[in-house]
Amino acid sequence: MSEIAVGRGGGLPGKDAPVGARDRLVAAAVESFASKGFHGTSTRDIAAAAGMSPAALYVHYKSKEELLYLISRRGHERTLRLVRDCAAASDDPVERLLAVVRAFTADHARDHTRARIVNYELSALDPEHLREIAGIRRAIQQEMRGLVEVGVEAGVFHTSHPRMTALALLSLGIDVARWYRDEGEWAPEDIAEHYCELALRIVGAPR
Amino acid sequence: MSEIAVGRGGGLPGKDAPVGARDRLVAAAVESFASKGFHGTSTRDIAAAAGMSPAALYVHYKSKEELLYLISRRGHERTLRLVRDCAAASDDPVERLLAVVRAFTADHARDHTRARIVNYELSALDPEHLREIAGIRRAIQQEMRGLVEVGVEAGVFHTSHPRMTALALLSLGIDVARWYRDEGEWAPEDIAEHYCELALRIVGAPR
DNA sequence: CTTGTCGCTAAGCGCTCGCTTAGCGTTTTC
DNA sequence: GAAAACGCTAAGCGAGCGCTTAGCGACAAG
Repeated sequence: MSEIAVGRGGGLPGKDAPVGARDRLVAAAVESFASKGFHGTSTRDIAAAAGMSPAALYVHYKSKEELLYLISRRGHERTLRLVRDCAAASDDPVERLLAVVRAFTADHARDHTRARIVNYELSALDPEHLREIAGIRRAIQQEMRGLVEVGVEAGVFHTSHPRMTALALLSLGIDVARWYRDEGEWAPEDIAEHYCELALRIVGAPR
Repeated sequence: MSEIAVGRGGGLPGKDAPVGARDRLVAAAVESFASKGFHGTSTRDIAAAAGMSPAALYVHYKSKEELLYLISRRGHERTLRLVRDCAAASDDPVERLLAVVRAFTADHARDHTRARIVNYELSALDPEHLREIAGIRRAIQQEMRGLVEVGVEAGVFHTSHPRMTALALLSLGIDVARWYRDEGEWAPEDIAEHYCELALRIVGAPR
């Protein structure tokens, strides 16, 4: 009685505190996969955390792996969109790099739970699903590489190995999801700001 | 007949291509834990890869978790030793940083299999074992932090936030274990050399 | 030659896993 | 208002899990 229907995928009421059963299952899976890993999580764990019986999971999803795949795909698509939007927000190489690094870093801290699944549970995906996700990852890397290369060509960045430098920038942001703790002394925005400074140094932009 | 006894812990003949049963089990566990994760690996997987029956594992180790613990502890101790040795090799802050970053990075590429277990399977450890390992990790971080702080105090490094900068340096090296592929175009030494350049920029050392 | 130890295996125990089936009450459809 | 569809649960299936037990052959000590 207390929960009014919001539609099945229901994201209207804010996307936190999921109300529909489908969303509650995803939220429970995200939490569990992130802290115990895909193989360390049972379907009973997920169903219980969503307040349902073990069989309920299979009313909405066809397997545990499908849940992982959906979480992973949405997470990757979200990151690709974030990187592309930030890169498109300016014409100046420095401004673009800063926008991307700032958003990428803050996102990996704020959403470290989802980011851990995205980056560390790839091997648990079906081969076919992994191939699709690998494509999105390649696109993300390509965006970052383009960002660095354009800056180098414009004479604003200076690095002897643009591809590896771009990889290092992504790497730095991804690893935030591994070490970030909510109880830590740094807010996601603090880390993002410091990482902007590091990014400028890494690409060899004049101060 | 072809295998002569080498002693139980046997490391004399080169430490690659383990000959004793104990070592073969560890080698098989390392390979499997790294590619499928601790929970994705069964004791039967490990025993089969070591060419033995499932029960043989328990002749030498008391549980699957003990294997993980031994691998993780040795890996962490090895890294701490590596960092300390490199840091002690010189008095000049720049030289010390370069030695540590070079060795740390190359090691995480060359030994990415073990490094993946060390950095990504912590949550599968028993709480007591995890506490012990967390202590070693803290010591490693402290070494890196000291390295940066000494450089800043000497006026050779320039960074607004030494602690986060030290964390970023470690982070960069650790994440190499995630993305490094043996088939890739860069050798561990190439990556290490480029990361030395990045490290100097990150700490704000004059070129 | 006997006895004890060591490294190992065949068999299997109890349990949990991912997932299925049968069925129930509520809501929607015509 | 009957029938179909929906969201969910209780029960359970077959398989694989971590780990144990009983015992075997090779070798060493006395």
